[in-house]
Amino acid sequence: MDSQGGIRTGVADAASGRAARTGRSWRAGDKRRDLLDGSLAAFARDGYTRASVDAIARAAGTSSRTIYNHFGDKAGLFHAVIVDSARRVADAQIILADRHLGKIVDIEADLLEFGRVWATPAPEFADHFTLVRQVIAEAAHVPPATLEAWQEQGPRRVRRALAAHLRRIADAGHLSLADADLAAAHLVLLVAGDSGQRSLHGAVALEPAEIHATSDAGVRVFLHGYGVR
Amino acid sequence: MDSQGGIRTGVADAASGRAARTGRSWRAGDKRRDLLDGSLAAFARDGYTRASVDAIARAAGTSSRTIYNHFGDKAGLFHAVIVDSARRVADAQIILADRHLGKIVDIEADLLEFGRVWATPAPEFADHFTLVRQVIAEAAHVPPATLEAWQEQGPRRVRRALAAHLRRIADAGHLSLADADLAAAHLVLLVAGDSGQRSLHGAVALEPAEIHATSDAGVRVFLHGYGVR
DNA sequence: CTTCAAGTACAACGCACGTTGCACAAAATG
DNA sequence: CATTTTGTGCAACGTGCGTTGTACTTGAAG
Repeated sequence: MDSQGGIRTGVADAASGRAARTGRSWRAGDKRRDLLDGSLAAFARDGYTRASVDAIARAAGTSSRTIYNHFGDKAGLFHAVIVDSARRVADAQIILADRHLGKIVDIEADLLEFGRVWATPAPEFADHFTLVRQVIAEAAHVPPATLEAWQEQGPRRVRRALAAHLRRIADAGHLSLADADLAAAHLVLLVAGDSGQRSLHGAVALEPAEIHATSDAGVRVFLHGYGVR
Repeated sequence: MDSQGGIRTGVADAASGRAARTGRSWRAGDKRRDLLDGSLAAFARDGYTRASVDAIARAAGTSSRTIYNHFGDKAGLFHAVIVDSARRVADAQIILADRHLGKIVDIEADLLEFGRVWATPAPEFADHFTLVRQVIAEAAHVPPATLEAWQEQGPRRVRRALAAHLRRIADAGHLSLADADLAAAHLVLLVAGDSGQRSLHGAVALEPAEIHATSDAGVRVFLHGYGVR
C-alpha cells in the first residue's frame, strides 16, 4: 500500500561524484549549483510530486537530462537539494549564534537581542523553510536516509552549536542548566516556535513588533526556567 | 506555470446535492460518510496529489465511480473532506471550551486545566491535523474557496467561541482584555503552539509531562499579559 | 588540432492517474 | 408489483510524467 508513490531510494549515486572523479574545478557553467538553486525554488513552490523534472530543468536553465546525469534520480536530486539548503541555512544560523552568544555581558539583554534576530525570518531563506514544511507534511514518503541527512546537516548541527554556547555561558555563571542540548531546543522553540506557527495559520507575514513581542516573552520564559536564581 | 497541477475548482457541484434534492434520509449504506472518512485517512497519509481516486475508493469500501457521483471531482471531494473534518474537530473543541471556561472559580487554575486538556492531542483527530499540515504545505495549490470554507467552519468558529468565553470572563472581572478575538488567538498559540511545533520536528509523540509544562508556561504568559493586575 | 568530458535536443517507452460512458445489480419508493 | 434512485464493474481515452538511449554540440585540456 506504500509501495507505489513515495520518494524512492537513489540517494547519492552520482551526486557530487563528477566533482570527485574528474579533477575539474567548479568554475564554468556550474550547472550543479544552478540545479540545486532552481530545484529548491521549484520543490518549495510545488512540492515533490507536483514539481516535474522538466519544469525543474526549465527553472534551472538546464536540460532535464543533466539532472539525471548529476543526481541519477528525482529522489537523488531532492536529497541533494534539501541537504544542501539545510547546510546553508544552518551555516547562517550558526554564524548568527556566534555573533550574539559569543560574548555575554548582560544575559537578559543579550538573549532578548538574540531572540529577536533569530525569530525574524530572512527572506533569502524563505524557500528553504517552505520546503521544510513540505518535507514535514509528507515525511512518511521521504526516504529515512534523506530525513536523517537533512536533520544532521541542518537542525541538529545548529542545536549542537547553540548547546555549546549555552554550556559555556552556564559555566560562566550566567545560566543554570543540566542538559545543554535540551535547553538549546527549548530556547529556539520559545523564541521562534510561536511566531513560526502563527505565520503558518494566517499565511501572512507578521509585524516585526509582534515577532519581537513573542520572542521577548519566550526569552523570559526561558530565563524563568534556566536563569540563575 | 501554475496552470498545470493545483487543486482545481469543482467545489460543491454535486456535493450534498443528493441529500437536498431527494427527501432521502441518510440511513442505509451511507456511502457518503464512508467516503468522507476513508478520504480523510487517505489524504492525510498521502497528500492530495499522491492519494489516487482509486485508492481512496478502496479505502472507503466503495467504487471510484461513486466518488464522482457524489462529489463530481477529486477537488470537490477534497473540499468536502476538509470542511467536514474541520467542522467535527471544531465541534469537539467548542464543547471542550464550554466545559472548562463556562464557569470560572479560580482563573489561573481553570486556565491551567483548560490548557492541559487543550494541548493534549486527541488520537481520533490525528488524521485531521495531519491533513491540515498537508493543506498548509501546499496552500498555494488549494483553491481559495476551499481554504476559506475550511477556516470558516473550523479555526475561525473555534476562535469566536473562545473569544466569547474570554469576553464574558473579562466582564466578570477575571481578565483584562481589549480585543477578545486576539486574546483567543494568543491563548491557543501559547497553550498548544509550542508542543504542536515540537511534535512536528521530532515526529515523535510528546510526553504528557512535557505537554503540561509547555502549556502551563503558555498560560502563565497569557495571564501575564491579560490578567487583572 | 585532437580528444574527451559535459551539456543538450529529441524521441520514445511504460505507467499511473483523472475522468467518463455504459450496462447492470440492488435497494428503496410508490 | 413496477419504478426510480444509488451504487458497481469495466473498459476506454487522454495526458502528464519519470526515465533512458542516442546522436549532436560545445568548450576546455593535452
